[in-house]
Amino acid sequence: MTFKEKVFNIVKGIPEGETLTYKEVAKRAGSPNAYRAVGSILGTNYDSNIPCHRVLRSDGGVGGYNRGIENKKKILKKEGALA
DNA sequence: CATTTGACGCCAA
DNA sequence: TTTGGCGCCAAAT
Repeated sequence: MTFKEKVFNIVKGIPEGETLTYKEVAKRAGSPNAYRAVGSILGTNYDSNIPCHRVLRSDGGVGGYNRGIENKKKILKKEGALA
């Protein structure tokens, strides 16, 4: 189980309507300060099976999204995770 | 194999 | 309070 696999598993385990920060995901992955790696992994290796749109920034910002940031916000709002 | 990038986060000014 | 700069880990090139 590599770091990115853990990250994928964690993000995949995020319930609908819930949102985690990159830092939280990294922390659960085993490296609390690898939040950079989390973004890198998701950014370069995006998977359709993974609801990475539920991963937001610590500031409460949406962060980014390969499919389009607007689409991500739309999904979050639709799920009720975003105000 | 070494260097740069990358969807971030925190500290300082 | 807002803007700028530095630091971090892992993957990709």
